[in-house]
Amino acid sequence: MPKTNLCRVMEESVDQAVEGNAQGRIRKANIERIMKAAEKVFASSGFRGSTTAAIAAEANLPKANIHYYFGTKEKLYRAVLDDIVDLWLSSFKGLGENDDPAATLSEYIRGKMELSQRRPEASRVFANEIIRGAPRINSYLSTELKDWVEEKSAILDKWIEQGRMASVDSKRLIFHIWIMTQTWADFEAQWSAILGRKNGLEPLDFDMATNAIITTVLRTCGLVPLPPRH
Amino acid sequence: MPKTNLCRVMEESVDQAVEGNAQGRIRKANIERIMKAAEKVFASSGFRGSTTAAIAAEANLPKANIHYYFGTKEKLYRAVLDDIVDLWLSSFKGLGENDDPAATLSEYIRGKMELSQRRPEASRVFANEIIRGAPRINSYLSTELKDWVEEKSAILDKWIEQGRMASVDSKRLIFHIWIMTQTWADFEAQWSAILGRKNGLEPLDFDMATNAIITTVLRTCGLVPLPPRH
DNA sequence: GTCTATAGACGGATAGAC
DNA sequence: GTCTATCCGTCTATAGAC
Repeated sequence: MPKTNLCRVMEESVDQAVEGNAQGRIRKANIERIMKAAEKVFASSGFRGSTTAAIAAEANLPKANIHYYFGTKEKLYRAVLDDIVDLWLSSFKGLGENDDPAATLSEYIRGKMELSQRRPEASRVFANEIIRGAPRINSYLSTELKDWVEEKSAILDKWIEQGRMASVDSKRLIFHIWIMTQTWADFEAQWSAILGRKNGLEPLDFDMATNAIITTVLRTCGLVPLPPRH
Repeated sequence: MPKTNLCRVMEESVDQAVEGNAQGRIRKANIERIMKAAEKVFASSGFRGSTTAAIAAEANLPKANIHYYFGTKEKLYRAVLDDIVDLWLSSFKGLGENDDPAATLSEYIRGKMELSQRRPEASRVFANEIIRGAPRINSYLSTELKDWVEEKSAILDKWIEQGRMASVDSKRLIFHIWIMTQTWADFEAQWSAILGRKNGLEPLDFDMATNAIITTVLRTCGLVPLPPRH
């Protein structure tokens, strides 16, 4: 299991929180509550627009506790970002060289869509950071994520060379899969307004989107027969 | 020509600024400078993260002038948003019923990509507003934009019915075109980090992206022959 | 119409009681 | 470990001189 940020925060104060202690349990529970609340508030207001008071209210804790556990708002934000990076990296398992292209791509898309549906706030915090120019996660983007893309696009290129799928721009294909899936979390407000959903997107919307994305990707890769015309 | 927001701001103070006057010209030039600066600052810092001082500095004007021309930061922000909405709507001309599907879709994609390349800040201001839940533009999304999508997806459906293109989920196809093109403005920081571009995306990156998007859309619509395998 | 100087509100952070 | 009260910097907005 990857070392999550929660673990890191816990470790920093290991002297105060021995596993199993009443204090340790309270500490852990409060840190989790604060980070969950912070993710929600940061997603809807951005870093600068979020106030520690709003996060405290969302977590049902007094404002001073935020500073007691995390020191500064900046440190809390970085803790939330780190957790999201861990979540992202854990979703990157798929795409092995010997897998079946169509099944692997479909499964990868399904996994990304489930993440958009289950953790939309995490996606929005991340998206916001990137729009701002990714000041705090640039090193992650240009190392781990860059390496992952190069590794996986090489696999796609190999599949193409072996005639197992049609010729495509493999990196751009990966980028397209990411944004088509993440947009259902990031831009939910836009899609639900256009689709006329008064109470946000429904599970059916995610199913239809998943199918549309899989269709687009498989047709792009020539992994399904040319669709019939009327 | 559509009534731009700049026009609206001008009209509000028509008593002070008769066309042709020295005052009128200064006023117009200053409003344009402020709005251009504001778009840049809002794009990189969000509404809350942007200060009127930063906008004034970017526009090379004293801070008080911002308030003199726009009253409040909120009003300036709405003026910038309105201008972007005008820009978006003007990019929505294409897609007529009697056009050629492949040519029309390609041209539409090219136009959207040019907009991403030419006005990335505008795109980012808009994206930021949507991530926040689109509080200020919800009415625009659920009326004009919704109507546009319904009109254009009906045309796509007609093309499908007439056997001029393969069966696709027409609304999702439009959404996919939007995000695949806009992401090159909104998430530029991510893509340039992954592609290893130290100084941001290059014109070639936009060309490659344009080609990849056109390929994806045309293959999805069955408008190009199934690509050859090795 | 322009700009300096400042009022006034807000929010991050902390001291210190419990 | 918890929470109230408060400090102090920052930012929006405006008054008033030019």
